[in-house]
Amino acid sequence: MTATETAPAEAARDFIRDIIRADLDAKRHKTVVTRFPPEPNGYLHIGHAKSICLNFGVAEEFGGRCHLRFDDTNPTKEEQEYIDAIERDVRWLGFDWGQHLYHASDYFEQLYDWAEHLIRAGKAYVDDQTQEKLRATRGTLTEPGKNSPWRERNVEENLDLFRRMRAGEFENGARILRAKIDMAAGNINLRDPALYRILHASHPRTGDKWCIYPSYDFAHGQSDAIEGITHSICTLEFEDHRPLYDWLLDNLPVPSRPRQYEFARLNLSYTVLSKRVLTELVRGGHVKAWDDPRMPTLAGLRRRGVPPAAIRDFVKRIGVAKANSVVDMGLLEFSIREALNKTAARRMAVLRPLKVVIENYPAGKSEELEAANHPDDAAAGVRRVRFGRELYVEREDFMESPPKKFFRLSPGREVRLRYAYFIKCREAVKNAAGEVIELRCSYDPETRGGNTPPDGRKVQATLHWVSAADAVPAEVRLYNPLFTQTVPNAGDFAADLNPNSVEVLTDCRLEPALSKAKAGEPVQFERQGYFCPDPDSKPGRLVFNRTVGLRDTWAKVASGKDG
RNA sequence: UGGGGGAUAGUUCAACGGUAGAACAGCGGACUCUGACUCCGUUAAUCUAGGUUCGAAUCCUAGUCCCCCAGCCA
Repeated sequence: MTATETAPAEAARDFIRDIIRADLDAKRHKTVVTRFPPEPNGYLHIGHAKSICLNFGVAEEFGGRCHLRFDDTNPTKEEQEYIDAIERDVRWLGFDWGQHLYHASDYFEQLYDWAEHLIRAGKAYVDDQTQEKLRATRGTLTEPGKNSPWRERNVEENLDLFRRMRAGEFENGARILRAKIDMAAGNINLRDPALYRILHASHPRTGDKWCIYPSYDFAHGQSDAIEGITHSICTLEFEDHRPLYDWLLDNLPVPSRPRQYEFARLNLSYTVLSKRVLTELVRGGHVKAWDDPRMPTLAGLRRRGVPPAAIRDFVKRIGVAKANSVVDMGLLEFSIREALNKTAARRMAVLRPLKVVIENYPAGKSEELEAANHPDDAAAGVRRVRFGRELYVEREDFMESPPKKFFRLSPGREVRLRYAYFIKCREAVKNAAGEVIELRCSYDPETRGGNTPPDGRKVQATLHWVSAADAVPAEVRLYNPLFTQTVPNAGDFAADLNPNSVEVLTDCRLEPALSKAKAGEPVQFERQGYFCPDPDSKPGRLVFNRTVGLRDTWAKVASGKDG
């Protein structure tokens, strides 16, 4: 605990950790054991990251361990692709389950035995009613359900039927094994819940060995008990499953007694964290794939250039509680900038090029200038950038008739080109349509390296630029929120989709050093944001993703109170 | 009109009967070869009504509002 003493401010504090601390203090457990239990029916998203960081984080902090356990009890929805993706994403996020990789399907035989145990104890029965009948007799939120006519079947008959279910004698849905609890319970989960259903489906791991599969409720708690989980942490919607979780553990000869605790799942503004909706986005072609950079999936965030440390930092900032809430996307962006600012190399890239001709710079001449790779980290070194008579600057860095607070280029205005020279705009050349297509400027040789000239005159802006002669062309993809609403309507999400969630710029010009950027390696395009090469990049056709823009005070001023 | 949860600055989370605090956002300023970063300052909250107490966000009572549950999904 020296670590917590040296860095007390870092000690995470929330009701889950309070419970664990108290349990440990009371010696209820020798070590804490948690688990992250995804169902392999989709990709992990940032909401899962909250759970992963909580479960693995708690284990780490208290010197325990965390298992990765696939909750693979429904072969009709689960796929190997998802299993692989989940393992990859958890590792990428920075967590390691060591030898503790498990599957609920590892316990199918034991679970089956426990089902027979319940039957023998007169606490479970095979019900022959149809699904419709079951629904009709379950009662409603305010009315109790009705007992099944098969509820009092004797043990032998139940055992025989259940074994024949396993043997494959019946069709899907023909029969079901139910717990015998209380059809009048206010908690609907206690109204003789399903324990096993017939599913003639091939399982990613057990193949065709089984044609009956345990329900979530019958698998989860017992799996926890088998693995010696001490704290089974899940989301709020499982709160009213807890009595069933406890009932099962209390009525079965399980090897340990875990406890379930629930916390509020993450909601993020302007996106959706629902596997159902995310799956539909992919299948419906609203995004390119699970790893589309617009997706809140870990795969999508990774492709977009978000470092795992940023996600961990974000999760730390949002805390853990029981109140439903919607976290501002801006907070995630803050964590991303915070992480990237420290590490990303600085480069210059012009996204929407506007040609500049330096009239007093000799044609045919060029020179190399030194540029820092990171302004706050000399160890990051320098690179050389070529300067010449023809350059490109950002279109939006020029305005013919600028508003009061616009500091950049306009006719007669002088600015600094980063690491290069002061230039002064003499004239804007227009095409027949009246659009500015070129700037005629002059430079001051005494400002080389971007330094202040001997006469001490200052400029109000420093612009990024690239030399026209050796800039490399590239495509840059800018991303905006996937949805237009803070809280999209999950029921009819299509109506809330942002039609401008991606903007593809195909005529960008990058400084040559960028052609050596490695996939996934973050860089800052100065004055613009953080970017990273996309896997779509090919030799001669670079593609960059904008991870997140820089904080832009000017944009706020410009949109707020216009000129 | 059933059962289970939850309400604290704009947002998210603290405060565990003893001065309501942080982060993000906002606003103002300093610095600046990125209108970035950094730094300084600042605005801003206990769902309501009663009660207990020297003292209540916290305990009690009664309300209000929000979320979840009627899969052989998890």
